[in-house]
Parts: sequence; structure tokens; C-alpha cells
Amino acid sequence: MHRHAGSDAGADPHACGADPGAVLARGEALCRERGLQFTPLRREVLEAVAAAERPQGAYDVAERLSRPGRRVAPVSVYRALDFLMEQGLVHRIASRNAFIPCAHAHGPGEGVVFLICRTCGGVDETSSREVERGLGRTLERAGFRPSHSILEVEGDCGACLERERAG
Amino acid sequence: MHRHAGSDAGADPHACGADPGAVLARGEALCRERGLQFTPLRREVLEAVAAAERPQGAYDVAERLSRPGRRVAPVSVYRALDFLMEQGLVHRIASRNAFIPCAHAHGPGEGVVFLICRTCGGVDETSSREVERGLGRTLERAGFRPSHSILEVEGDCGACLERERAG
DNA sequence: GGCGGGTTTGTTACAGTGTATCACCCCCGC
DNA sequence: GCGGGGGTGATACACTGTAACAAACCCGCC
Ligand SMILES: [Zn+2]
Ligand SMILES: [Zn+2]
Ligand SMILES: [Zn+2]
Ligand SMILES: [Zn+2]
Repeated sequence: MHRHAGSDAGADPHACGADPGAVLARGEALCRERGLQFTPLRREVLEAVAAAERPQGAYDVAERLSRPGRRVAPVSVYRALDFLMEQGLVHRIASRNAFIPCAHAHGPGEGVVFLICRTCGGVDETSSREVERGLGRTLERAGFRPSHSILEVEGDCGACLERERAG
Repeated sequence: MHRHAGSDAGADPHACGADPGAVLARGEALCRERGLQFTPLRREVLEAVAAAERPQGAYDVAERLSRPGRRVAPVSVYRALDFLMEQGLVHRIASRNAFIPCAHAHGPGEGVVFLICRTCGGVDETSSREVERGLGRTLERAGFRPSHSILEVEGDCGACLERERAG
């Protein structure tokens, strides 16, 4: 139940983990246009991550894809996830060692904020030019040249707060 | 070689990892005033983290503290590190699975930014009310109530940029 | 059709990270 | 002395991630 969260005023909202079909379609289109292979395994891994309500570990995905007669080893899942991350189709949540799907294209240098709900376990993502600007200035003052950054916030999502107030 | 980085204009600078002696002194004072035990093991673990130039894994610390005749198991190091983290004496770098010392008291709700140099491997920390403000507004718009957050930036530190320009 | 080279996957083994559990010790209050 | 809580030692285990090599696959080329 990852609700999309608005970013800066006027910017486009996000909807990560919203619709597995859309994520798969984007993966396919993106690989075709980049001349890369959207193989069955990669599709299945992306599908498994997109279908889950909460971030999935690589071993979770491996187990989910394995059936009697076909075993998918974690190492294969890791390789698929590496590929999907390079293409911007999934994100890794460092504080959880787990992965979430991404349904939208991130502009270059666009900062992403992961919102991790400690109640329902869901992860939503948003972006903020405001934060990005402030961080840029802070880094400049520190004389630090960034290559990339991660920003993960843990707390309670709107839906869970609502539920708590009601029930 | 963790240089301190200035935070917002007028705010106090940081100096994490700067002086092992200062970190140990702060740990001792802080435990005394809180009625907690600054045991030999905890002191040694903090000392090992503070003496290192780069973030240390729990197993690194365990190895560093072990000598012929005395073996310190990683699990003991983890327990000490958990304690030191609760007291705000060390930080965990999620993207590296490693720990750094902290020489200053963080105010409540004060955002911390970790600056991870991919060249020298050192980690510096700073804070930015600017980023904190922007993040607060972004989270409010998203209807998300934060409990805590991590912000880690990878890139090149000022010293390494300087060295690169010179050499 | 057959060949050659890059990419993907399977398989095994291993390294690294973190936790659960129980026993022992120590200290302090009763 | 006795009981209880906190800290440590020790073992075992679960979880996360990577290295190395072989087999399969794909695709352009002859
Ligand atoms: Zn995304
Ligand atoms: Zn929630
Ligand atoms: Zn600190
Ligand atoms: Zn550096």
C-alpha cells in the first residue's frame, strides 16, 4: 500500500510500488530502447519485487521464484537486481538490506527520499528540490564533491497514522 | 584524516574522529553523568573505532582487540557498539556496514550528514539546518511523521580533491 | 549451416554481517 | 548467604553478499 507522495510544489508525484504491470512495462520499454536484454529471469525478479507490499531481500525473492523442480539461487537474484538497479528499475534500501521497485524515471542529480514506515513496513519514495538545494550548498561549504547520496527516513506513514487515529 | 566540516553559517563545526582522547573522555563523562558503566571492553571498542582513520567493521574491531591469549568475539563487539550507539558515541554507516566515532553531542532532531570519501575512505560528518528544514517540509507535505533518518553522501573529500589537483 | 565472442545463467563455495541462546561472573542490595 | 540484574564469554546459527568456473544462450559473420 505505497501511496504516492508529492514532491516539491508543482513537481511530479511518485508512485513506486503502485502497479506491477506498469513497472514491468517500463522495464521492457526501457531495455528495448537501450538495446539491453529484458530476460525472463530479470522480468521475474522485477515482478516479484513489484508485487510485494514491502521491501524484499534477495533471499526472499529467490525463495519466491523457486518452486519444486526449479530452484533460483540467490546469486542469480543478486545479478538480476544489480542489473535492475543500474537501469533504475529498483532501489536498494541500505538500512534494510532490501529492494523496492521504482515506477518513474529519476532525472540526473535528482535527490530521492525513501520513506520507511515502521508500522506497516511499506516504503514510499519522493523527491525534494528543496532538500537537494540545501544539501548542495552544505556540501559545497564542506568542500565535498558528491557522486551520489542516500536519504532514508524511518517513521510512520500517513495511512498508518490515520488508522491509528481512527482505531 | 577526518577534517571537520562547517555546518550552517554560524553553527558549531564538527570534529568526528579527530582526537581519540577527547572521544574517550566524553564517553567516560557521559556514562558517569548517566549512571552507566563505561566498562573496559566498551572503552577498548570505542578506542579502536576512534583510533582508526576509516570506518571499522565489527569484525575489524574484534580482530584489532584480539591478541594471542585473549580473543574478543565479534558478538561482544556488537554489544559494545550497540551501547555506544545508544549513547551517541559512535555512528553506524549503513552503506558501509561500519562504525565511526562521534566527538560531539547531537541536539535532538538535529540532522546529520555523513560525508564518505571514495578515495581515502574517510568519513566526516556535518549537519545542516537548511537540509533539516527542507526535509521537514517535504515530510510534512507527504504526511509522513519521521522518527529518525540517515543521510549519507559518497564522493570526494576536500583533501583528496586538493591532492588530486596538486599531484 | 557452422564458427567465434560476448552475455546470461547455473552451481558451488566462501566471505562478511548480525543475532539467539545459555552459562558464567561480578556487583550490589536485602 | 541469597537473589537479581547487568555485562561478558562461548557456541551456534541466520542472513547478506561475492568469487570463480562451467554451461547455455544469443547474435553477427563467414
Ligand atoms: Zn525511484
Ligand atoms: Zn505505514
Ligand atoms: Zn556525530
Ligand atoms: Zn578523501
